[in-house]
Amino acid sequence: MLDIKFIREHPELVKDGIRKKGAEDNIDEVIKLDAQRRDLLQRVEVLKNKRNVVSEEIGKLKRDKKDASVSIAQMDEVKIQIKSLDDQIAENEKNLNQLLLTIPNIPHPSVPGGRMPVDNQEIAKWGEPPVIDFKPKPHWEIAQELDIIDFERGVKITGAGFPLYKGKGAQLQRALINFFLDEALKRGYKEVQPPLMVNAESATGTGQLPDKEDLMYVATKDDLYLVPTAEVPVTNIHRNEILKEDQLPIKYCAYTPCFRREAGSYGKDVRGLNRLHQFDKVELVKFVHPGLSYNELEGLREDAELLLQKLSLHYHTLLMCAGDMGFTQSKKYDLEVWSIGQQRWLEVSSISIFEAFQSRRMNIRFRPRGEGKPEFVHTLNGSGLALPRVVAAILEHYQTPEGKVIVPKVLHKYTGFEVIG
RNA sequence: GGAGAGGUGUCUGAGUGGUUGAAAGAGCCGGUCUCGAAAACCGGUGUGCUCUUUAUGGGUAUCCAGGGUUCGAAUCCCUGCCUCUCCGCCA
Repeated sequence: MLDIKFIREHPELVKDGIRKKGAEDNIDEVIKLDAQRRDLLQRVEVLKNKRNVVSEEIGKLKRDKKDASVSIAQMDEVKIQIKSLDDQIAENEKNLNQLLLTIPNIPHPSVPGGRMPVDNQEIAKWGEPPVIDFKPKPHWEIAQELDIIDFERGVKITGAGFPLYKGKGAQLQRALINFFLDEALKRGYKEVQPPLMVNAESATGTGQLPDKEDLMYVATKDDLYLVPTAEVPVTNIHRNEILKEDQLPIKYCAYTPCFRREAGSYGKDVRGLNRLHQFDKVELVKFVHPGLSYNELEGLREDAELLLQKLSLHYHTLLMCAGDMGFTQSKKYDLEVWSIGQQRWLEVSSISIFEAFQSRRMNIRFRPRGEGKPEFVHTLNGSGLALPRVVAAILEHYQTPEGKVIVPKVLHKYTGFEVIG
């Protein structure tokens, strides 16, 4: 969430930022509640001070075996007033907090305006589409012919969007996961294996709750949520902690399955591996010093891009416009890999900075060296990478006229085979 | 699943209704000493909110969380969460 003091002092700036994201702003209501809250606080604190002072006097009287009944009687009214004001404050803070949790992060000045995909800026392009003299097939045809991904049986077992990987398909997945993790380790990330279910507090911390609950699978009996991304459990590792400045930056990588309900799409968008309810991903998460966070964003983008480069896949990098960013982000890059079989770009990584938006929700701070109050860290994360569309791109990019698939060289030591089919 | 014990500051750990924001020790910061370091000694050292004449300022809250009793709660009561020990079950 945003800093209430910042909202109080820069209401127009915040309203403008929210508008750029295409969201509705209720800043006036926030400011009204905030003013009300501070007024109530002042009034109750005067009374509480009186209570403390008089109680101490009563204590002294009792110790001296003197009569304290006058002072005690005097507190009756004060007690009632405190109770009443405390109730009002609790109500006010509940409303204010609910409101603050639904206010999106505002975009960084370097983020382009606009709401539509065409407003995203292509800032880099790497590699070339493969040169082939036959008609490339989409990955779902290749996968079916090679019998490495079984969509039908996935439907039988669970439902649409839950593919069954088989044989070299399963092995390719495992190879990619290991490759991604190893590369992250080389780049200084520490590997973690987080829980795959999280509680409501964690989901609120990263911004999935309160109002994006429909994106997640919920175990209602235990009030737990299946992780939609490792971002949620990994960023929550340091919830309610004060870190030492020397510890920063903290860099984690984690492989997890991801579960997303994502209702609504159809047709070519959800064909094959394009959009799934369960998929694998290696996620990179950073906790950094606020002064360095935008440099760290570029570093994170490079970490992710390097993976596509090593796989020799053609991709481009987009700087996302304000309206195409999520609720929590202040700046975001997307990496899209070229799908030659579908003749379209597929998003395989999303690299974002949240500034203190998440850390304020989660209360993650660091203590500056020497003197100084704790400050909120900045959090970032990026996919490094999401598997299914990378698999799709590999199958299509490396297909041969005979219907086989050449495994990218960098994966050989992980797969143990060089050709599928 | 059954029985018991317990959750105090960065850590260890006192404290069972009235100068307790909280003893003591450790750690950390500053200083003295030293060529320097260690040791020793001296001083300081939580966090949130809020007010103002923004200051080595005032108030308030905070001893797992949420309620309650009381003039007054770390201390008493209730609920929840978590940890530990024993038994049972188990990959």
